[in-house]
Amino acid sequence: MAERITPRSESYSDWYVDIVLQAKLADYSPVKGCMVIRPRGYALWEHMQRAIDDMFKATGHVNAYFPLLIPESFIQREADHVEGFAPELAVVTHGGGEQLEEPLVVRPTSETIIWSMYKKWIQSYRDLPLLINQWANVMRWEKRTRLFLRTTEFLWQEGHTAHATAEEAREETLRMLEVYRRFAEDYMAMPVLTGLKTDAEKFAGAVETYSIEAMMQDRRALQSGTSHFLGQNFAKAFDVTFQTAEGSLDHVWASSWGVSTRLVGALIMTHSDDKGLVAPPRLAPTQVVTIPIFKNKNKTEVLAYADKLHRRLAERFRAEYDPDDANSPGWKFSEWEMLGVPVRVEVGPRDMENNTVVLARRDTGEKQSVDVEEAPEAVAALLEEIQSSLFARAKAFREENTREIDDYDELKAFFEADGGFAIAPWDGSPETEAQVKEETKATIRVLPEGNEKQAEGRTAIVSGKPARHMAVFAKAY
RNA sequence: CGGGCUGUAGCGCAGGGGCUAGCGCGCUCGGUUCGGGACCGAGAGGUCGGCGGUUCAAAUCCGCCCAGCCCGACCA
Repeated sequence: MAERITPRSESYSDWYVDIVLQAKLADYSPVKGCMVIRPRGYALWEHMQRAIDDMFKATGHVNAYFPLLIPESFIQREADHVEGFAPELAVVTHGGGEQLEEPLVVRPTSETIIWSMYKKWIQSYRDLPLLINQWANVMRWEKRTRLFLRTTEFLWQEGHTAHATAEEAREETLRMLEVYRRFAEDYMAMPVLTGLKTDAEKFAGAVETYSIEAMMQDRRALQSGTSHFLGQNFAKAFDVTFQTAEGSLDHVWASSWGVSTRLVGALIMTHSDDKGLVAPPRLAPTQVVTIPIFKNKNKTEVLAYADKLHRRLAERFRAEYDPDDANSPGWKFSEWEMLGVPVRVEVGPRDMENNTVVLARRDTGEKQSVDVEEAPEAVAALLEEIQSSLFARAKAFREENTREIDDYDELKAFFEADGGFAIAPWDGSPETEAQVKEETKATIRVLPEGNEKQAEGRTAIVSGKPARHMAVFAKAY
């Protein structure tokens, strides 16, 4: 079969690529590392965008748009920022047939251009807080790319906020981390761990970076969103000051936070199976597909029955209808399963006689027969049920593959075997972190909230010193 | 950016200096089918990844480049 999906057991990476291509989510472009997001993939992103954007608005943020091109000198203003991004910048050197006086960088992120503008817009504490988000594309010249997970150009949102105090900026950082957690769990049905990144893993230019981390089906961690407390780093680099109520002059405090089209990759790897994409109902491009099953002699009647049902469903759901007589029902079942549609409605002569329809759920394959009049209600209930059961299943999987490990040999063995998330006492030193990475390929994904307390009285792996943190180790994407 | 594998019709592949480049699936048209990837008949579809070289002759041999996948070093 030409359209076979490589089973996960055979090759997890091939499986992932097969799903992306065959569920028509994206395709390769002629330019290395770039991809075309196809309508079904883009629909997933649009539904994500809508939900996240609503959450931003509900927390007082407004959208704006800053330009793609940034003067090269801007990137160089903040020392860590330059160092972090220099190797992955795309630079425009020519325009209008002439060499530019100053090269322009294609934004890898927009802190610098945004803070250059904030300098103009902020004078007084009355101008604060400034809570701006933008939806944009960015470009990072990655060495090794993977569809959705790491592409040269990707779509994301980046929030950039300015505050009068460090406390406020910190609160904002954590508030947005929590927004991401809620989005991941409520919409993507993807359980995530939240916590602080170590210095080795934090964003170039941040004082502190927090992230949400999800476990994929191959037990590797995927960083799915980040929120940074920037301190006064960019305010100082761009000299953004404000006058306080008391009349003194102070640098502004900042946060920035983002999620990207990488979330589409996260969604795929969290739920899908060997038959194709499994999309959580709240984000699925199509939520319910109606497939009529007819013979030539009853075609007209069945199509009328199915079409009427489809139209009722379309009033409430993102619904599609597949009456094509070129393919058999069985073929359509497989096809729509590959595309990840959560609920399939089958209607044939037998259903017509009994005034029923058959509902099949994508996640388990289970079928049930329901009264045709109650079909929309039943579909609604089933979508809810699938949404929560996907979350429960993903969470159970993560828990089964999460272990608390005190002993370094055991940690090594853990990552030599199936791996997963290992929660281990850590002495807080970059050296031991690097050694673990060197010897196991696992890195510290996050330091969860309250981890310092849990580490009290314990002995750190590797060094044997008193532990300062309980760290979550995992192999990461 | 290093190591490995790959690139021939939309997809999966065969062919490996010589005459008109094949097969399966898909696609188009006509007909029969239809409750888990149906069938018959007729058709359309190829700069053999690109550029250059060797040769009377290159999909085939050689060089360079491009792209994809895997494994490493760097990253959302």
